[in-house]
Amino acid sequence: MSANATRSVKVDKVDEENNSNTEENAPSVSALASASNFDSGSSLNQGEEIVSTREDYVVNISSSGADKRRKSSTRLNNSSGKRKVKVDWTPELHRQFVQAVEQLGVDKAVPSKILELMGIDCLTRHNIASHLQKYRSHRKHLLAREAEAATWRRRRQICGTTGRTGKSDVNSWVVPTTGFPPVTSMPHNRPLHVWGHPSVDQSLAYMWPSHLASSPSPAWATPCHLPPQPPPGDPYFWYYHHQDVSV
DNA sequence: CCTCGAATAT
DNA sequence: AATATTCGAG
Repeated sequence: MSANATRSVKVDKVDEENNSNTEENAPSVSALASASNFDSGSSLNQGEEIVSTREDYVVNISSSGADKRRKSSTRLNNSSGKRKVKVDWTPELHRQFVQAVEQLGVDKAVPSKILELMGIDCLTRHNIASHLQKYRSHRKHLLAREAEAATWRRRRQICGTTGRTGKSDVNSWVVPTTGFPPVTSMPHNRPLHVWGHPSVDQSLAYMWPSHLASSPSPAWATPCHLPPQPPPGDPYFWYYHHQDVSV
């Protein structure tokens, strides 16, 4: 008899030094991560660690993560050996990021400059670069959307067409030079608008008034000091994190 | 060698 | 989806 089938057993090799997590876990972080669990343990995390920018708390929720980190020779070990954790871009942090980008100019903003302007020692250039990439991506989409909408509006004005907004497929990498691009998508779904550009899209106009330079938050002076982030409870926390507290 | 940007991976 | 990591060009 031949041998049976394949054995895809994956061996988790956990080499590298083990970090000693003697510190107490931060319940707040885990709570944040698992805000509300509808189904029991479905897709909570893929073995990633979450860190709160406010501190170097590391929460290891899943131990099935292949922990592999290379130690560069000239690399300072972060206080308490914090390994590589995903940076949690809190709204506050994002705000600082956006401000830095705006200050530098959207076109001139480079990770290193942004990093300096933000003054967050906890972040690395790569962190900024990654976030910046996403930021640009989102902004591009928003601008494109706006432009397309404007175009359609013009066409509608000129043609007075009823604008059949039937939902059609979008194989339109081709620009709507002619014809009517059907409301591509996004029927009534509003994605996180945290990415927006204050100059474009009214939904994003809520950003900072402008003279917020003297923000009462000394957090800018300190590297990793973010005000306590209360449990959002509602997802809208992300949608409207501006200072507009009044209803 | 370092930085940036895009692509790719987790 | 959000970040991290990798890859190639300056």
